[in-house]
Amino acid sequence: MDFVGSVVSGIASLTQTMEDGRTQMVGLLLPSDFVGRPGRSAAAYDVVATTDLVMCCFRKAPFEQLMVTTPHVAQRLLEMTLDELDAAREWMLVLGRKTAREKIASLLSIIAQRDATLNMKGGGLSGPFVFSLPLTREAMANYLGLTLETVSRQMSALKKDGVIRLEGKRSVTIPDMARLLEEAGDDADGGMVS
Amino acid sequence: MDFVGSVVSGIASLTQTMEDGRTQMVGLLLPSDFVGRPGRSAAAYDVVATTDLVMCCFRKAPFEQLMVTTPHVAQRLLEMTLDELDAAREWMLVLGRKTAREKIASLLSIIAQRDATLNMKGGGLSGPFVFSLPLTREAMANYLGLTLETVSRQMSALKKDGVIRLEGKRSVTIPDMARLLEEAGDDADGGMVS
DNA sequence: CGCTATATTGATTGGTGTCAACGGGAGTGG
DNA sequence: CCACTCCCGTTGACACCAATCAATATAGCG
Repeated sequence: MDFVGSVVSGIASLTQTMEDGRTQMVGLLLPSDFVGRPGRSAAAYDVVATTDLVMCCFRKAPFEQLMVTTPHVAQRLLEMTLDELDAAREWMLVLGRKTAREKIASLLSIIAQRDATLNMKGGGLSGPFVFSLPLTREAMANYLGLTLETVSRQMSALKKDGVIRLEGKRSVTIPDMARLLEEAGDDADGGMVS
Repeated sequence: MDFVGSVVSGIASLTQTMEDGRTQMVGLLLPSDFVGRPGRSAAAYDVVATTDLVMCCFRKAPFEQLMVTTPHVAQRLLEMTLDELDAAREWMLVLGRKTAREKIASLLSIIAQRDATLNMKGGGLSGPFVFSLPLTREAMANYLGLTLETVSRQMSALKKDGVIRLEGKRSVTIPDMARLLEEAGDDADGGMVS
């Protein structure tokens, strides 16, 4: 890995694997995310594209030069790394303490919100969210620390309960984001009735 | 939080909590670890000392000034943040994919190695490791995404199987580190027999 | 010597994992 | 155009690990 870069379109995943094959996704690279470790020679993880992917890359040496000469770049990079750290820690809560159903709901809400802020269609954060799910069941399972069967079951359960709607195999509709967040345990507005 | 700092002695923990009380530790602050987020106003997590703690602190404003003027500081900080990110991701694998026994073994090996590299007693990485466990069963459970009962049971099991020895309540001895790492699933030297 | 916090151990339940069968769509080749 | 296959997803039956509920040690401390 002698280059760094940033995702333009498509999705990639960072994964760690144990010798016996158990796999955990440790990062989801969505458009605008940075890839690579300035000052690090080896990558500790597997980086795998899960869709067609377009990246904007720079050779590492000149980039590190740029970091030294332009303090803003280094500062911005620290910003982004801190964001990644926040995301990783948020995810630790999901992995360690949430039920399968809550895990699924958490993942869907994250993807939906990332998708919404990126596309920025007028209304922004309201109205029904519609997006195409860019992950296979297996990829979702690896992200959530579950088996693909459990993912499938919980998706069906959420669909049956009207929390999500599935058109075709990949298109997901979220009629009520507050409801989804409630299911995720990120209950911002708990029992706000009437 | 208008200051940053670094742990001199003692242990603190970063935790996230859900409204219903479920708690997940998202970081373990051991001596030499950095605390605080330059460029961030609010802390997203609870920081709690789990033992008596000595820290070396700086007011944030002057520290950020220092970062701008001295590029080395910013660079070192990026280093450390990347290390934290690596640790967080390593931990995601533990939380998502390891069994209770493996989780306990992973935690013990991490603490043992941190302790060993810090104290640097001659031999360094060989010989039996002895250290005092600076966490309650509940704190361990919160770190591992388990209940405290499960932690207690697995500790007893590892003791019964001779992987660890417990003197008193907090002193832990690891007669064979390779064995412990094997139990952790971090099997570096798998079935190296004879 | 109680009193409280921490730790251990037991009995039972339940949520996920595991194993297995089946369905549907896309691509391939006859 | 139609079989055939492969991949992905769904669903079911069952097992098992860890959570839960509960009782009992043990240690620290006034």
